[in-house]
Amino acid sequence: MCGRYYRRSDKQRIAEAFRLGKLAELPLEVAPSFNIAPTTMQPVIVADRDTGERTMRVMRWGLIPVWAKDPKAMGLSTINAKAEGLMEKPMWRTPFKKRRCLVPADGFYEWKKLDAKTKQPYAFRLKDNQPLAFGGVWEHWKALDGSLEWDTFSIITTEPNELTASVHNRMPVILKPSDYERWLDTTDLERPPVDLLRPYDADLMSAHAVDPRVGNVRNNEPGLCEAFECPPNSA
DNA sequence: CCAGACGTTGTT
DNA sequence: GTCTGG
DNA sequence: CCAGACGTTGTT
DNA sequence: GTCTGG
Repeated sequence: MCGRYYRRSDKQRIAEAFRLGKLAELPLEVAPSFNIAPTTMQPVIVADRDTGERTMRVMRWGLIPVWAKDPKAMGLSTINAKAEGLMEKPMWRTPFKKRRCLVPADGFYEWKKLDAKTKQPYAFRLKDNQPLAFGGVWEHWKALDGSLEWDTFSIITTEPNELTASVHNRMPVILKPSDYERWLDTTDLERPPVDLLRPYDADLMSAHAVDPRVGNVRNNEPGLCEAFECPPNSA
């Protein structure tokens, strides 16, 4: 799973990390966020199908299928797409072949269930503290009456690596910079990059417990993704 | 052919 | 839109 | 993903 | 318990 993540990069830094041209033409302002939740508007990277030029676009997290009449109908079930079913399931097949994107981030949060009442959030990121990219797919949705139009995206999940498995049973697909080009190139519909749908190398990642205040989406400060000393048990 | 479903995660 | 089931 | 709300009627 | 909002 991947239901919350963080991104330290602003628009300028995203443009550098993903080698975007024409920074001035990029949409809106993009501020860092340390508590990114589903249904919010977030920057993603796509490539022009003809020229291959990379651009940033702002989309809603939580993919709405083209056929959905009610944008709320899918609920939370489309914030993630299981890598195992991308080529088989009708809902994901076309987006995966024709509309892949990179989701700029620095890391993600997972909650570990300690007991029936207690859970502890953890932050995961790269050991070298570099920005990273989740593998994503996107879709364009338009209301039947044409009153609403949205681009929406979903983050692909896969089996956990050794590090994330200690907290949860899924993790987002993370792509290496050397794979960005092939991921974004959607011209070859016969050979989508299924080989990139695998857990990231656990040795290159770090994990640490963070402040449980990250659970509330209203909290959003840099400290949320930093290591947090749990208060000693008073028992 | 048409009708109907189409999704993930976690929890029970 | 696209796939499955009947 | 988690947090927080979840309701009606009448009066101001 | 279940739905909505972020």
